[in-house]
Amino acid sequence: MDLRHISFRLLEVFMSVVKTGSISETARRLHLTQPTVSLQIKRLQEAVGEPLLLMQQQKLHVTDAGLELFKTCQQVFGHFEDYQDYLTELNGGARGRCKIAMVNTAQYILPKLLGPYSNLHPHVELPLEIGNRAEVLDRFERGEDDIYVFSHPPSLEHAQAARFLHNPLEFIVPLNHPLAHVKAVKLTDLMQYRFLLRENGSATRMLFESELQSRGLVLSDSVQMASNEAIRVAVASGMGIAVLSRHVLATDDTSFKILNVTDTHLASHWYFVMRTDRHISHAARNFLKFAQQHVEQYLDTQWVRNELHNLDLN
Amino acid sequence: MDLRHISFRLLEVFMSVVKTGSISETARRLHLTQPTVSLQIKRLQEAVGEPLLLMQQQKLHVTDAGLELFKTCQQVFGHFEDYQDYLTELNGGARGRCKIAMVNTAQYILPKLLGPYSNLHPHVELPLEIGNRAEVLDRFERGEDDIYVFSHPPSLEHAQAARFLHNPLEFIVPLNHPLAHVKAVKLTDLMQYRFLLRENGSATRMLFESELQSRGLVLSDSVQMASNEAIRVAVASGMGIAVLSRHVLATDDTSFKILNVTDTHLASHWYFVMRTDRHISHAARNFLKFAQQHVEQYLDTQWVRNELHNLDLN
DNA sequence: GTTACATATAGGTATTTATCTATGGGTCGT
DNA sequence: ACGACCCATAGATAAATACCTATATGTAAC
Repeated sequence: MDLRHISFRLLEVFMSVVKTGSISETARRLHLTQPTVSLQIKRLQEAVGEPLLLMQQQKLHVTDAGLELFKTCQQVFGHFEDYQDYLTELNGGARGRCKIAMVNTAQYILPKLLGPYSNLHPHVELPLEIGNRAEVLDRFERGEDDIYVFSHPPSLEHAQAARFLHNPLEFIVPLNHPLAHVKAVKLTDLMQYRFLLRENGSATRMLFESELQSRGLVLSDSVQMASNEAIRVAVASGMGIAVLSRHVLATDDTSFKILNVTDTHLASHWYFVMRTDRHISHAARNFLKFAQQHVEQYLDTQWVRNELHNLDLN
Repeated sequence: MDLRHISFRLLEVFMSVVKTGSISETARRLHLTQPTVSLQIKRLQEAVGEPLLLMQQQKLHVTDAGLELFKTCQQVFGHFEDYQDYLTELNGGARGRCKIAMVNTAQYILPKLLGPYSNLHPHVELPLEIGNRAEVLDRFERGEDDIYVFSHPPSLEHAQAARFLHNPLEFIVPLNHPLAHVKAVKLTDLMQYRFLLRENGSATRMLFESELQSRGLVLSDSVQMASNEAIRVAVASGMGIAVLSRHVLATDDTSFKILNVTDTHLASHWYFVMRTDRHISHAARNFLKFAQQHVEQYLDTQWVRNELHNLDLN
């Protein structure tokens, strides 16, 4: 038996012949001519090396081998139908995987979208990678994930990006800090204090430092800390002051004070980024469509900047 | 997903690529060139409408859809392997059906071959048809069976036949018959008695009547009876005398007497007949091969005339 | 920077396939 | 005996397939 050159079409035709018990009838149903079907069957028989259908007393008679092949085909098509179903679910976004890599700060906001999405599509795997900007950039370069979340998207040559959320930065000080109760301060007023900063390359730090540089300011003292959490706690306990994304700060957190810096409004935006030169899973596209429709619903409307319609999700 | 034009070869290639994780390696193993494999995969992906393999960081990475397809293929090939096994058994004669139609008298001898054969191949179905000559001839004309057993084979235009057993006819009389103890009789001596005959068309009767005709003899009285059994019993009970195949008469049956007719030796042969213009099942060919090798073993050697080697069983 | 591999693409060709139309031959019912 | 059907075969053709060689491109290792 040599199946190499047997196509599924051929098996379909064969099955139809077995079912209808007639070559002509099959030809009619499949919009073929009778000789075509006749020939197909012949080819199949040659491939199998065994008679499958015989003419006996003017009636088409299915051989034992033919019947067995028919059963086999039924099984096989069953499996492919299952696979088809699987693909449908995959395409419907109901199944599959959506790998997202995000920078540290994003972990405070993205779950608000991921939670509802995951409830809607419980069969979609959502492996999340969280790292600092450099790490996520690395993953982006290698195309390890479907979606990346940056506040400063990288070169857009092989990628498309769209923002969805405003990311205002706030200056926070300990409750007992000299400036804690000052109604309005200026950026220069802060330079004398020790700043707690994220590592180099962090988007927040980059934004802050570029602001300082453009205004010719220099920090008198700074300490580098590994995470936003660590910084927040350190500020609360009086170790220094810091610039942090608004989203990192719970609105009801009273362990520190947010300054009103009148001459400085640092802010960036959160972007969803996807590579255009890589395959993006259906689940991922589906998640972005979901986000496009629901950011306003699940994220603080005050900060939403929904430009996700700019993404080409097809 | 459009599988119509997907051949099994393509799936084989795909599976190999998934297994080896390399297009080049697959090419080497399947004695193809790398571009060929590359192209095949591309075609498959187009057919499925879904990426199956991706290049990620210089490594081939199997998509979820690809993995699922791989599993599907494994199942499918499994089914076809099962089918292959089935065919092998079928071809080996270990499975299948061997339909035999035989004339009445043959039922006394054929079981001696069928029994051992059936023990050897318990999965072979052996539907037997037993009828008078006319009925079996009818089945032969329509090609309803794989093998026919005749003592006078029909026209050989679309058939081949070979004899395997001598079929001597004997004259039997009741124990109390005037001739029962006569050492040697002649055919003419019998004409005055009532003959019990099978129906017209029976091979035994045909043979007997043609002998009578060629010698210008006529029966004075005859009664037609439906079966050899009936005739045998009727003779035993004194209803008349008869000509019967030697094989119908058990050697130890003392309820009648076999005459020694010195001037007449009626005999025919049993033939296996098969049509050459019809498909003959492997099981049937296999049975004939078996018969060819074992008639001497299972049938009374005294009567065996094994010419089955004349059959073309391929 | 060169070598060694990996994959992808372009271009070419012989073979196979999927079809068709036309035709021949058998069976059945009227 | 004549359509009406059925299947088989022959002959033709456009399309698809299965391959190849040559070449480009991108990493990894030396």
